[in-house]
Amino acid sequence: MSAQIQDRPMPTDASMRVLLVEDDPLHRSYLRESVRAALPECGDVLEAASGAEAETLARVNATAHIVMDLQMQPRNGIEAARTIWRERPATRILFWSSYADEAYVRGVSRIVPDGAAYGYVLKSASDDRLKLALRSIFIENQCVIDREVRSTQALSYGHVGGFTESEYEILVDMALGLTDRTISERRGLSLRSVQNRLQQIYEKLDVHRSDSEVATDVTFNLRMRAVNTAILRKLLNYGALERAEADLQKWLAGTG
Amino acid sequence: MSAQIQDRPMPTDASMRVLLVEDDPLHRSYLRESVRAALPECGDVLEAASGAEAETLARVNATAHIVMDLQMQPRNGIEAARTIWRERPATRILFWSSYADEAYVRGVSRIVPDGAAYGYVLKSASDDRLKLALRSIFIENQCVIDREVRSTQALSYGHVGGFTESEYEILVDMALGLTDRTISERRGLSLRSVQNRLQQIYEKLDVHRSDSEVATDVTFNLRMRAVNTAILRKLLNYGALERAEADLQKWLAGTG
DNA sequence: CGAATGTCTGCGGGAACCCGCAACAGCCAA
DNA sequence: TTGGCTGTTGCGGGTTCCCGCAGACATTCG
Repeated sequence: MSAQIQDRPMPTDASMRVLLVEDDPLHRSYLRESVRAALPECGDVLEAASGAEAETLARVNATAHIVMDLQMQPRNGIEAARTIWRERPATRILFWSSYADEAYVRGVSRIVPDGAAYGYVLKSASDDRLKLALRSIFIENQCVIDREVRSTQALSYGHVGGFTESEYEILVDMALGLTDRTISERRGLSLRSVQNRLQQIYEKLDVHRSDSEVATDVTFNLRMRAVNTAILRKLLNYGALERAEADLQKWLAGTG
Repeated sequence: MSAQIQDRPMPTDASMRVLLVEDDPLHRSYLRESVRAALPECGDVLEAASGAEAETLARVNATAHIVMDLQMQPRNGIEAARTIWRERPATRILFWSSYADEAYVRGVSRIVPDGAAYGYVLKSASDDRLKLALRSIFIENQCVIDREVRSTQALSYGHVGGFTESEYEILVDMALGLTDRTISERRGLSLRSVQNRLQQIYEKLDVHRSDSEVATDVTFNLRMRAVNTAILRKLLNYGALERAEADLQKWLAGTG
């Protein structure tokens, strides 16, 4: 991390450009108004309606300030942010999403480069909070994470019911439909280690062979039951599975 | 079906009330404007921000005209519509959703009562199309299904890659984490029949033991892989799993 | 009527999975 | 140094799953 952090506002030349990435026209126009109001020093406001658009727009305009929705198609916000950050790690990105699913939070914190300023604000937040976050990130270069998001983050990394990074990795592999052995090959572990990890996952998800609440000995397929409850607890969601599937395909291609 | 359909507009008394159910304030106010513009004969516009609210509001006001979002919490649009239709089957409901997932379409068409007028319009549709749908359903008592939605519907029930109702049932049970035997008990089939159904499901989802595209003999857990691709193809989504889980808990309680 | 087709069912084997037991390595604290 | 604690690996068995095979039954068609 570089030693000195600029605590003076950036030069307020009118050349500061903000890129809005949001597929819903209603939300986009609302966002546009908020940005105009919160950042009067901002000269130009660009807009994109998908992650794919965002990548090219950010590239040709060299935008350093981005507000990004997460659920989009084609290419969701996390994928777009990953490629943008790969090209220019100093870009400041404010993620603006309807949901605080752990899958999203985990996906974001996995791709943010060291020392980069970013934020995560819910769409249900108040006008003021959004504007405050815009100024904090784009002007003060500070990270802003919504309270609700923080709480799911804490619940995740605090070892209460939380998952290790490697446990989460294996949970995802399992959800992709890989066998124990394939997981072991992919992650460089022995078969038994993978199965131990699965055991821990089952325990943390409170998944048991038979339903404890009822007297009937209804048995579950633990593998599937674990993934099911992970989805219901929003540990996994569509976006996460989509990204993981893409990674899997890449790995498969490289293993030929 | 009754013989004569009223092709004159309904009596334009100002007592016609419309209930809007939508959790996003932006979308709700947009919807309010559209309803006011499209239905000037409408006297009162009620609003609810969740399925739970919608149920009580519809009950106490005896609303016969509803516009309903699908993704809400607590109680999503499908659950709310089910209880509302159970109490007053003549209610006209226009579903207004961002997505045309097969899971949603299937969930809606499963609960609509015989002869009830309903609609399914995407939020990405134009202003005019939404207004046209509002008039068609609430005034003309006609069903209006968005083109895109229809296409997924056709793809579903046409036996190309489509699933039988019973196959879909078993796919859901599998996704819930039930074992073959438990599924057989729940659905009143033999163990082997369930396994045959699973076989058909694997085939229709194009799931095979080893990845055919690459030379490596990467093996999959077919069960999980099938559910994974079903999710990626939007045959299953969070809402569907949530509803199915509730039904499962009910069944478990009744089997004690 | 006989044959063909489709669906439901039981049987059996091979593979994968669940999981207790035990051994070993690394790390930290007493 | 010693004693936990955690993470990794092998072994072995009981269970579940995947799936080919074949028989029972109903429906349809020549």
